[in-house]
This record gives sequence, structure tokens and C-alpha cells, in this order.
Amino acid sequence: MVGPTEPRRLASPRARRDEDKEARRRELLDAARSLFEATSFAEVKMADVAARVRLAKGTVFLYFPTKEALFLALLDDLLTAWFAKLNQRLAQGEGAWTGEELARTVAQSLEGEETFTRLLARMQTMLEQNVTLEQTLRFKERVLISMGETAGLLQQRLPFLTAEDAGQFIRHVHALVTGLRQMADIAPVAREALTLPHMAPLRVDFTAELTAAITTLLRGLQAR
Amino acid sequence: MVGPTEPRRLASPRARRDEDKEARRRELLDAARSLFEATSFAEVKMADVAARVRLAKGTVFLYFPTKEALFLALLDDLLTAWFAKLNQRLAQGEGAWTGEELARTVAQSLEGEETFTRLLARMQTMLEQNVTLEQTLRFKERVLISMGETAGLLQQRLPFLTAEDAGQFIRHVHALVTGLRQMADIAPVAREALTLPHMAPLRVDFTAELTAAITTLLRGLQAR
DNA sequence: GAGTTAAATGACCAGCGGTCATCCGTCAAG
DNA sequence: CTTGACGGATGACCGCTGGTCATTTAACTC
Repeated sequence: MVGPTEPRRLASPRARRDEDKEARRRELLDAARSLFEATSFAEVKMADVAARVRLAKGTVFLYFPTKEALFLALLDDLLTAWFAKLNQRLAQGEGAWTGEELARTVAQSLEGEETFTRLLARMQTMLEQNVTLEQTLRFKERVLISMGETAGLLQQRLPFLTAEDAGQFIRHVHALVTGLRQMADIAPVAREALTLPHMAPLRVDFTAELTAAITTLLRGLQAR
Repeated sequence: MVGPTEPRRLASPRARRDEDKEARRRELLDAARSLFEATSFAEVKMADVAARVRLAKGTVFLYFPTKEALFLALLDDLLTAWFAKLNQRLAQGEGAWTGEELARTVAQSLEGEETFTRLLARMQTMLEQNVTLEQTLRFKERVLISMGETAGLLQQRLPFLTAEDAGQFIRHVHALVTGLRQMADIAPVAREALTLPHMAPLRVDFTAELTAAITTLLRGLQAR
């Protein structure tokens, strides 16, 4: 794998100040994201994450107690950033929107956020499996806050939406994003299978399907 | 773990006839299902599956090339059985239904099928990861067939549904089932977090939410 | 420059999915 | 009943991973 003459590792500037530790933490999150984008959660090895930041494997565990904790922290960042983006776009608009306008806004806010949605889709089944209660709580608290803002904005844009509706709508969108991302972002073998013409009914275009589903959902709420 | 006086394993009746092999295969699937029901995909060890059928670990791999293949085969069975159940109920009805009637039929057909939905929700991210193209193809072929029948029946019950609608509707329901099952069926730590009163907006009642989502979806399609 | 703190290291471990040379139950032939 | 051989069953073994911890040593203090 490596030659004996590999360039010797330069001295590692130790992170002693909290500031430096935070920077190193960020580096690790970036490395994890970059590797995850190219492969999958299972294929990202903690040793690879360490190597990418030129640290030893053991060091990574000084910053994140488990692999799942590392990726949940990454999801935490991405989720907060996405909610901020969405809420900004919702706040930009004025007056009432049609369901389709809102659906497009949501779907478009997710374009280019494949990493986020892929991680989101793995949240419950993988990321929350090997994590402390503290981290889970902090994560969910942040979600709640962003979600509350979004719910409020949704009611501004869609007058026919009750507060209860807004919460349920967000949960349903979450479910759709999770499900559709998994259906669109599949293993190579499955991708090959879906190449066959008659497999068309099983193929999923994430953005298109999500837009369609949300549009239909909102039309259904309005038609009530 | 075990005493030295454990009851010695009785002679293993070797499966020589195809019939016996099929029976053993079924035993392994049952064992996997039983263990999965009590824990999770990651927690089910191939050695445990073997032990439950009183076979050596290596023997399991004579019947299924990988752990994922074993569980995908299990999902295959459960999916076929569920489609049969749903299609039967759809065929029983006569004339046109309301969207809510259909939503309830679908949601009710999934009650008591937690094992199936839990596996379905893990299909793309775990089960199709380490499996041959052949198995994937056979699986998807069977899905296509059942799905086609369901699509036809849906159009009978819901006259406002075009053929294209029916296919998309099924994909959306699949996405919802996948997403909602993951949100409802969470890790112990996450479950504890959601116990807190203010976490209510993050709690998910699978059947209730699925019924609501499908009802809304169909109302939206009809209102078009 | 000596002493102190704690970040970084990497050899190490346990546990898993998966392999394969070997063993031996089963049955057919004589 | 004996014998031979087919192939199902076995379990020691392997590679690899996430995670640990005694030890090293960079960086700061006085």
C-alpha cells in the first residue's frame, strides 16, 4: 500500500487552545464529509478520516467518541445550515404562495444538498445507534428550534395551514426526503438493475418526485 | 457463557434432497426474522442465526452468500406476502372508494407488519449493498409484478387515477413507509430523548401518520 | 533549561463477516 | 453387511474494523 520512503509526517502542531481544538474538529468533520461524498457511511474508515488530516487514528477518538458521533455532528451542521437556507427563502417571499411554489422552494433548497439528505436518510438507522443521550438531545433540541421557525413561516405562506398541520407537514416531508433519497441513491448493483428498460417504474428522480409529492400533499391540505 | 455440560448437539440430519434444503433455508429465514424482530439488523450475528437452527456458522453461508443476501431474501418473502394481502383487500372492494378509505386499507394492511416495514426501510441502505446482481434482479422483478397488480387495482378503486399517477403514488407510499418507519422505530437513546414533553413534534405514530399522509396525497390527486 | 501538562501516537484488542481444508453422515452398489 | 464416494456440515482461521490506553513528546511555564 505504501512505500518505505513515504514522506515523513511533519511535526503535528498540537491543538492546545480551545480555538485550535475547534479548528481541528472542523477539519475532521470536513474530512468525514469529503470521504462520505465519495463513498458511503460504511466505506468511510476512521483511519482514513485520520489520515486525511494527517493524524493518527486514535486522535480522532479524542474529538469524537464514536464513528456515529462524528457523522451525527456532521449532520447536525448540515441540518442547521439547510434549515437556515430554507427559512431565509421562506422569509424572503411575501403574502400567500401556491402549494406548488412552496413545493418548488423546498425541493430547490435541497438541490446540491445531496450529502445532507443522504446523511439525513441514515440518521435513525445508523447515526443515532452508537451515540450518547447528551449528543442526541442537543441535536434534537436544535432541530426543534429550526423546525419551529419553519412551521411559523409555512403558516405565513400558506394561510390554510393550521399549526398542527405545519408540524405534521414537516414530518411528512422529512419522511419523503428520507425515503426518496434512499430510493434515488442506491448501491451500484441496484443501479445496474434499474438500467433495464422495464425497471422504469422503480426509478426515482429525487427532486422531481419530491416536488410532485409535496405539491400533491399541499393541494390535499388546501382542498380539505 | 455456557457450562461444560451443555447438552451435546444431536446428529445433524443432513439436507440432501432439494426439499430438505428448501426447508433448512426456511428455517434460517425464520431464525433471522425472529432475531431481527428482537433487535436490529446490525445486532443480528450470523453466528446467532446459525446457533438458533443448531448449525455451524459456516453452514449458513452454504445457503446465503452474505448476511445481506439472507435478509434481502427475507424481505423478498415478506414483501410478496404483503402485496398479496393488500391486493386481496383491494380486489375485495367494489366500485369507487374515497381516498380515506383507501388510505386506511393501506395503513391497516401494514399493521402487524412491523418486521416487513423495518426491513423495507433498510433495503437500499443496507440489504442491497452486498448482494449479487442476480438476486437484486430477481427481487426487483417480483416487486414489479406485484406493483403492477396493485397499480391496476388502485385505478379500479380510484377512478381519478391515471396509470402514471398510480405508479408515482406507489413510489410515494414506499418513500413514506420507509421514512415514517425509520422515524417511528428508533434507537433506545433517541426514544428516551423523545420522552421529554417538548419533543412531541418529533414523535411519530407510524399508522396514524401514514394514514394521514396517504389521505392527503389522494385528496390532492383528486382535487387536481 | 528543567519541569509539567496533556495532545498525539500506534500497538493492541475484541468482535464481526466470510473462507476452506477437513470430517463424516448418507446412500447406492456389490 | 461392507465399501466407496458424494457432498453437506464443521469450526479453526483470516482480514478488517471500531475502539482503547500506556507511552511518547510537543508546547508552555517559571
